[in-house]
Order: sequence, then C-alpha cells, then structure tokens
Amino acid sequence: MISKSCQYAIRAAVFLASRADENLKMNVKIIAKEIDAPEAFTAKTLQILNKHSIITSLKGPHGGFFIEEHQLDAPILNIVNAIDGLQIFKSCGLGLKKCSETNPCPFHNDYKILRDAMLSTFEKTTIRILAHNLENGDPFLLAGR
Amino acid sequence: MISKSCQYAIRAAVFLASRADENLKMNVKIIAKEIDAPEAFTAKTLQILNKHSIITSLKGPHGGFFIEEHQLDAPILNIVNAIDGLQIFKSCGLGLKKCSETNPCPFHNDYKILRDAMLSTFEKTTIRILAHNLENGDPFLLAGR
DNA sequence: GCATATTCGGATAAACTAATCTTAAAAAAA
DNA sequence: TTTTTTTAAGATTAGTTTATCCGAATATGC
Repeated sequence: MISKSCQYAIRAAVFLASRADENLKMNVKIIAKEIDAPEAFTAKTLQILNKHSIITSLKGPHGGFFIEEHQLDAPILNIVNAIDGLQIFKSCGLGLKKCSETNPCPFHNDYKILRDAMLSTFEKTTIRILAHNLENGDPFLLAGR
Repeated sequence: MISKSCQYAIRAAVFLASRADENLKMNVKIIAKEIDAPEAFTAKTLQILNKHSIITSLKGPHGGFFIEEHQLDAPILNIVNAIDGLQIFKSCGLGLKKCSETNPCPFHNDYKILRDAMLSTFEKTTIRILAHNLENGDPFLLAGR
C-alpha cells in the first residue's frame, strides 16, 4: 500500500505531534527508539519531512526535530507525497499505462472506487487527528508503549 | 498496493479467460506479448498460477496455458494470495506488528475500512467478470489492444 | 523410438528499496 | 574562540523484488 519508509514517516510525525505541547525538540535517537525504526534511516526520513516543511528541525545543542502548531493540520497525504509520491492514487490497478477514464481496463471501475476512498482518507486524516487518537480515546500505542 | 508480478498475473489470467472458448492453449510467448510483460518472468508467474490451480498447463507440442470453465469463477483474491499472499489485507496501515482490534494504532479504524473494502472487492471480482468486461461493454484494453 | 515443442525448475543477474556509515555543517554553551 | 551536540548530505552496503538464462522434464506427432 504505502512504503515502509512512509509508515516510519507517519509514525514519526504523529509521535512528534503527540508531544508538540511546549517547544520541546527531540533528537533522532529518541524518535527512532520511540517509533521502533532504525536510527540512521529515521534520520533520513526526518530530513525529507523537514525539507517538505511537514516538521521542523534545529541543529545544535538542545536542537532536534519538532512540529509546530500550524503544521499539525497537514493531511497525512502530504507525508505520502513527500516520501512515496502520489502515483498510487493515480495509477491503474493492473499496472497498465494506457488505462484511463476514457480507455478503462477491465478492473478500472471497481479499482477506482478503492483508490479514491484511499485518497479521501489520507486527505482528511490530519497529523493532529492521529496524534489526538494516540493521546485520548481508546486507540493507543505507537511502538512498544 | 499489489505487486507488479501480481498485476501481470491478473492480466495473464484475464487474457486467458477472454479466450477460454475452445480448448485453445496458448504459449508463454503469445501471452507475454499480449499482456505486455517480460517473457521469462511471465513464464514464472504462469507456473505459480498453475501450481495453485488457477490456470492449467500442458507440456509438449500444441501445449501451453489455458483456463478451464470451472476456473473462471475464482476471485482474483486467489491470484493475489498465490503471488503476494494475503498479508496486505491483514496488516497495520502504519506497519505496527502489535496493532490489532483490541490494541489499535491511531490510524487503525480509518485504515481498516479501506483494507476491508479492498478485500471485499478482490473477493467478489472473479476472473470471469474481468474477462467479460474486457470483451463486452465499454471497458476494454489489456495491453496495446 | 526419435525429433520437436512446450512447460518446469533452479541458478543467476539487475534494479529498486531499505538501512548504514562517515564526514560536514550549524548552533549553542562554555 | 573552542568544544559539544545536534542535523545534513553523500557514499556505501544489504535485502528484496523483478527479470533472465539454461538445462531438464514431458507430451505430441512422425
């Protein structure tokens, strides 16, 4: 569905969001541990998110990664876009390049419904919502918490 | 979503189904060309489908691959199962092993709806239906046809 | 039985994704 | 200004998926 890197990225963003209270920055080591992802790889992922302004970073002592108030309402679709691109939401279910609305493959109509549902869910689910689910309410857990 | 191999496999099965009339067997070369997939790789894929009894094969002159009447009503979920396995329909959207109904991750509820919709579509869509779409009705096209 | 057309199966190679390592750059504090 | 703590960036390695190749097995027709 979405790549492993992208799952790490969403987990990282949601974790940061769940601790966005103060201007508390968190370093790669802590984040990687918390979301149960390889440290060096997480660093790369966080760099990409920062470059896309999905999270924010600051170098030096007491620096680290954090998420700002105005970044919380970004849909997780933005994260998918930053890491995997949006091709999944556009391409044919059977992998045919020439498949389109006017020239549909035999699976097109059924598949389009699924694809659009995915897009819609990723579009309306914001980082804030997932962070909120994590904190309050029944759904909990990120890594081994 | 599903792997490239799996897309090839569905295309191959649907193509065979669209020509299932007589006991006309088709060899790898023709099938690969028709579904626009690499020949050697298609051979492997067809072998897997045969081993799972999704299609049938016969060696020797005038042999080849074909699909029998009783095989037409298999859901394409069977193909996904044969090639990719069913993990996609079971695993967590954020890649968390410990995520479950009783211990849901923050994305669980929304994601589950998507996952279940996918499963349901792959379950109720049979090879016959796709082949029928290909032949009659508006949706057409497999490779460059 | 022999030649031929085909699938089958294993080994190998290439391409892509995931993960690591190493050095540089930047910011803060001493 | 120097040291320390952190991210940034590039190069490298590992693993997985995709793709190819080749010899063996099997069925058909002569």
